[in-house]
Amino acid sequence: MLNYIKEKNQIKILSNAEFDIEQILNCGQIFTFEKKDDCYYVFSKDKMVKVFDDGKNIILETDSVDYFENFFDLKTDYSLIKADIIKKNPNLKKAINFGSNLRILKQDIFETIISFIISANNNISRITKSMKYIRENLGENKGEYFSFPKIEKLSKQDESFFIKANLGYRAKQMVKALAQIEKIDFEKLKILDTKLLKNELIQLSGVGPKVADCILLFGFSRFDVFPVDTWISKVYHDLFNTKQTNRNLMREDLLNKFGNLSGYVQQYLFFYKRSSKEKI
DNA sequence: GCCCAGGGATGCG
DNA sequence: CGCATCCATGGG
Repeated sequence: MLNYIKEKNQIKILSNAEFDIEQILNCGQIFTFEKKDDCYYVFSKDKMVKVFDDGKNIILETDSVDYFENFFDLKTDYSLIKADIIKKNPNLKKAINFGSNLRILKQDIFETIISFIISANNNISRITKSMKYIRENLGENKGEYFSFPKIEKLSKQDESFFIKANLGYRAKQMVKALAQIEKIDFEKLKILDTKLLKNELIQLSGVGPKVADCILLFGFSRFDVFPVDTWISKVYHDLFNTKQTNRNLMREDLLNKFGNLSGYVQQYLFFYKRSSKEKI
């Protein structure tokens, strides 16, 4: 279990605990953060948290302590999850030790949909820049930073705005998707089981099986999903000694193998392969 | 200058 | 169905 102390404007976590902000932010789940002078600034909705290490503790400095306690999933015991995964497949030990202090964020659903529509066939630094452009041109000025704009504001933009945000051919999809999202009641969607919910998400323009899985994992906290991108495809070839190219079949196989641990396994493998580039 | 990036939409057989 | 092709644009 993660030990931490909640105070009025900060959360303190022991420096050697299962919380590594670099791993958390660089494992490809979030594109709305900046690094400045050994501090990380993470943005979600209209909120911000500043994360740094004072030598003894990791400090999460924010006006929204409860929000980021949930956002960083501080109540979940990752040591149990990691042990379960290794028990299922000892070959994953290397990847889990590599990213042993990452955590899966509980992000805002709307922001997750937008960022992962942008993510399709794109690279992380470019996705990050597009998200920054959207915040800084449509968000509310909060002094130190800009909030992420709400659906009402985003849905009023035309294709040319998203071209300027460097979405490329995804600009058209984004305009369509925003019109669709306006009509969605997310509270009703939350009740659906993962399979039905995925079918709903795939209706959105620019959302296919992989992007839907990412939205389910990072936005809806569903762990019975296994997003398969180019990195997971590579690591799948390494792990199971196959040249399978059909990503749907890979996903089915991985889901069968890992069940409700799938979302976690996927994240350890993605981070390991993309960061180290090594064979597992 | 080339290949790749957290893939999806479309069309064709 | 499954499969091939096209899609903008910057990173490495």
